[in-house]
Amino acid sequence: MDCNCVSDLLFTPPVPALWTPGFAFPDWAYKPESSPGSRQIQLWHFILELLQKEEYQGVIAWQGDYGEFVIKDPDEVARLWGIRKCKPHMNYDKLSRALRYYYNKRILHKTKGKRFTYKFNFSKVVLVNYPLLDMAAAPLLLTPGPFGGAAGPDGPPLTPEALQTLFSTPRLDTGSRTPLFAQHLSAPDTDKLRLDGPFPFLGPGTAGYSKPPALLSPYGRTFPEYPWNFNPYLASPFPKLPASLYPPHFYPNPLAGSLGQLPTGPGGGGPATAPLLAGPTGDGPGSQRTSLAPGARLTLPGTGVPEVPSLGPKEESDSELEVTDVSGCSSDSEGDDGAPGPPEGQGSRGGAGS
DNA sequence: ACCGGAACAG
DNA sequence: CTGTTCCGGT
Repeated sequence: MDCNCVSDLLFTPPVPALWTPGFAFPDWAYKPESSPGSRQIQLWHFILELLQKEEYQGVIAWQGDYGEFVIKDPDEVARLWGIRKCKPHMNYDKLSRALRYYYNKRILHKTKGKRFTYKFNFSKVVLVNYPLLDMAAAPLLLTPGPFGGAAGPDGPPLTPEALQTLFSTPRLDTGSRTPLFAQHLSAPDTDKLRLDGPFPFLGPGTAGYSKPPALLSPYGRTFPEYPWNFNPYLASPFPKLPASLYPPHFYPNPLAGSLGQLPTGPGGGGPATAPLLAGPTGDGPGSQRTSLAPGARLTLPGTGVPEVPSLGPKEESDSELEVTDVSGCSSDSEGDDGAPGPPEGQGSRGGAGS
C-alpha cells in the first residue's frame, strides 16, 4: 500500500539552475537547512508553488498584504496536496491542520477575519532559504513598529520590497557602497565568509534604503505581490562560481549570480534592474525560456489586471487531471502536479465559500 | 471556519 | 521532524 510517488523526482531536475518550465524554485530552495537527506516536499513549498502558477489562481492566489494569500478553493488545494503526497483522503480540514503547525514555526500565520486566508512569514521562510541573506537583511529590515523593539527573536519583519532591494540592485544612495555580496566575491582573500558577524555594507546607516522604482512606478505603491515571483535566479543565467567561495553545501549560485553581476554600473547602465522582468531578455539561456511570461504574474489584488483571460471557460480537466485519486502514485505517470491540468476554472465550485 | 491536543506514520 | 488522521472545543 505504499504509494510510489515519483513527483519529487520531477520536481528536482538534474540541473538546479534551469528548471524547465514555469520555473519553480531550484532544488536548493527545497532543501532547508535541515535536510538530512532528501526530505519530501513540505506543505509551504507546495503552497508557494501553487501560488506562483497562474493556472491555480482560481484555487489559491496572493491577496492582501505581503505574503497574504487566500485559498479560494480549499477543496481543490487539498486535493492537489493529497495527490502530491499520495494521500487520497486529504481534505482541507487536514491540510489546514498542517498549516496550523506552521503557526508555531513562524512560517505562516492566519489572517484573522478572512476566511481561508493565511500569511507567510517571509523572514522565517527566507531565513530558511537564505540564512546569510537574512542576516544581511536584518539590520536593514528592522522596522520598529508600534511595538517598540519588537523585532522578535527570529521575526524581523521582512518585506518583499526589502528583499527586492537586497536582491535586485543594491546600489544604495551612497553609490560607493559595495554591491552586497560582491564584496565577498571580489575580495575573498579577506577571509572566508564571515557569517557570524555584522555586515559592513549594511550598517545602521542603510535604514533609508530606496525602494525599487521599477516596482513603484506603475502602481505608485508597493503591492503585495511577487514575494516569491521576483526570484532573482529567474533572471540570471547562473554563471559558474568559484567553488572555493561556494562550497557544495553553500548557496550554489542564485544570490551570487544575481548580485555578483549587476554592479556593472547602476548609474550608467540604466534603471534599476527589475529581476522580475529581466529574465530572458538578455539572450544567454533564452533557448528554453518558455512559460516565463514577461509580465509574470503581477496581478494586484484590488487593482487593475482583472483576470487571466487566457484560461478559457474550461479546460479538459479530465484529460490528465485524474486527481480524484492517486493517479500518479501507484503508477509512474506524473503530470498531476508538475504540469497538472489547470483547475476546472472554478466552474464546478462557484462559491465554495461558506 | 478555525483551533490545537493526541496518537501515529515514515 | 513533518505531516496525517481524528476529534472535542470555540
